[in-house]
Amino acid sequence: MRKQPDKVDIVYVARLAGVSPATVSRAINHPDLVSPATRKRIDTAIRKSGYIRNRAAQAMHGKRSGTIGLIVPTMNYAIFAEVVQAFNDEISNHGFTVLLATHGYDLGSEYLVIRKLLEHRVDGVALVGLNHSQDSIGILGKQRVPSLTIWNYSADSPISCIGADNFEAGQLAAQHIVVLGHRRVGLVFPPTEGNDRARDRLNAARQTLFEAGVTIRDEWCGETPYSVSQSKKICTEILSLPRSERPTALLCGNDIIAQGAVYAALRLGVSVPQELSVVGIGDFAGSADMEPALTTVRIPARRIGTAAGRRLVKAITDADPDFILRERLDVELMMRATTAQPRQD
Amino acid sequence: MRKQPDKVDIVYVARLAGVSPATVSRAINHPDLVSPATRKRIDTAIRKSGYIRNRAAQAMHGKRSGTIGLIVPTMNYAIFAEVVQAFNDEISNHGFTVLLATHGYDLGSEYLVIRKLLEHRVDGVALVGLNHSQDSIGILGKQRVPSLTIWNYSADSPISCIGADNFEAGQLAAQHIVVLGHRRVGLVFPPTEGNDRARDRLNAARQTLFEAGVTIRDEWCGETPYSVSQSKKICTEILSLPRSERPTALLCGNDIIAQGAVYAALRLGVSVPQELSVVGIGDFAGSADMEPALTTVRIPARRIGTAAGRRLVKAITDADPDFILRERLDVELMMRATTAQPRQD
DNA sequence: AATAGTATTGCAAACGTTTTCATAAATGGT
DNA sequence: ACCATTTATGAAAACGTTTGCAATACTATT
Repeated sequence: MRKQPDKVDIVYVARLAGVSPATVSRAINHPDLVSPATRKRIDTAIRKSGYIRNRAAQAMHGKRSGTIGLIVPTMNYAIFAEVVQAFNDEISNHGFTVLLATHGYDLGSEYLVIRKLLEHRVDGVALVGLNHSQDSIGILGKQRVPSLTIWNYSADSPISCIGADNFEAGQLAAQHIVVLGHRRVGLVFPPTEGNDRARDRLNAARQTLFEAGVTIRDEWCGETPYSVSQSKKICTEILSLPRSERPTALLCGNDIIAQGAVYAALRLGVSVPQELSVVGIGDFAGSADMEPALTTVRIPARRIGTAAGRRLVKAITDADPDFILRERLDVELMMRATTAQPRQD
Repeated sequence: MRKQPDKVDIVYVARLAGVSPATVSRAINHPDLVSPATRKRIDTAIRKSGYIRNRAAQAMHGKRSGTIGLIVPTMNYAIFAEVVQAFNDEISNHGFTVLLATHGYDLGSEYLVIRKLLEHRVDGVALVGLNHSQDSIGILGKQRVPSLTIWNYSADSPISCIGADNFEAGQLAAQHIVVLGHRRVGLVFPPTEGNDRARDRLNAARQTLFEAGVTIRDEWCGETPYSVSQSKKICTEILSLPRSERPTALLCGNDIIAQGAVYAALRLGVSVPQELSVVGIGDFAGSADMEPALTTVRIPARRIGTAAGRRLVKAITDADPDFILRERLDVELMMRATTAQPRQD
């Protein structure tokens, strides 16, 4: 075994190859600028020494850090796992790495994690939703780092966004219920505080149902976090009303909640969809496969993640921090087995 | 509005506060070394200028980068979402940030992402499973970065590990089936190539069942990736056998597969657990809440993620790259509603 | 009031790379 | 064989921090 150098940096490699550090740097970053012969010597020197270039040092030169910050509310419940995966896949293909952070639906700590990512000199930032503190938006603008909100689309967003129109999603779900002929509908949603996705969906649902003259009684509605078990609990209460007092359909804020609703019904022996229709929003992995398969409005998570990654990479490589774009991806009603016309009696 | 400086770095802040850059640095990193008066001046200068310190520059000084690499096979299917979340929470509390990477169950690309993380000079690395290429282990050792494998425990692992004993998990699941009195058992597992978790579970199950004299017919067994729909498909085939030719129990490689099995049975009108028992491994979010609730072996994902984060941070702050520890977290059988004694006929 | 010690600050080198500029060598056209 | 390009390389400055060392200004002790 040759003696191990205590540190193997670019000058060590250079000495090994009998060239200057500058040439090594060029051989790595602009191979066409160095002669084939030396390039080869350098390559073997790199391999022999086990050299790994130091991106921190690169980044100091105003070169890119090669990282992109991704901030999601939470990784629990798998809601955002799919979009994270797609985003990661896309930017990895372009040589970037994800710097991940979560804030637990707290706008204040979102600001803090943004700062943390900026300390690492991320080349770009993606956030979830359109609801952010003034400080957060401000600091991103001031640092001039390309940023993008995902998941939600809004025509008048002050910052670039790629996502679905959650209002439309709520509308679609509600219309489906209305068209089927339901007149007694319950709404089960998460808290809308700091969650614009949920708020838009809920507003849309209320409005659509109201315009159709559909009854919404308070005792048919519930609020629950994104959790199958919590949703199951609250829906069990709703469905425990005597048959004639029950809603014939439950419109849920997302698929997790809808799954809880279906399980609650199954548990109580309320047949789905004969006695109760359930519709979700999201179309998470698993919703199509459950039994009965969940009717829901598809939010194209993968496509959102991929598109967001692509646009952010483009903004970075074009060196255009002021880019602004708003891309709206279509939502789609997935009619499956948990909805039907209300029983006539 | 005051004129915006084109770049606000530590020397800009220093000038603003009327001190030297060195003092600013100290005010940030060793506040006790600078007098209260100047500290205050510097603080306001920092706030006024909107200074954000550059960790890339810090990292160049041999200081830590403040990032920890986390490499998971995939973020799909939410399998690893929980452990990622717990890990992230833990290290965030200590000022570190997660640098995330995935390799899609491919050992070769795992090596590549390890290299990529090392270029970013991560202060530590966590990987999933014990199955890694020689190159991967080698480069981590050579770079002397604290590393840790999670999810899997093995007494003779060459590298530190924190996790559950997957062999034990398989045993527990199989024993449960045996004790209930099943004699006709099918196994539905993912491909074991490059997935030591699955391999250990499968080996344990086979061995335990064999020792109990339980029949395993090839036509009762299936291989499927981690996907509810794929699992549902293959289980539908198995369960379509005439009643007398069917297994009375299905032991599944993880909860995703088990969910598919349950849905397949529901679909075909095979009642669970009366006609068919199903047991999973993992206890993912949702398994407890589905209807019927899934009997499974709990792998404590949250605790694994938290423990891994804690130990890695400790190894980093103690500057002990050669630390080696093996921590085994207990698995536990969660008896719920998908298993019962086989029907006597 | 002189001394020793301590608290506070600044200077300058160092970290590992990239890039500009300059130089030297090679090439090509006459 | 000479000059004008072009190609290949190196020297050195720069990036934004941290830190060892030295210098200065205090404080307490005699």
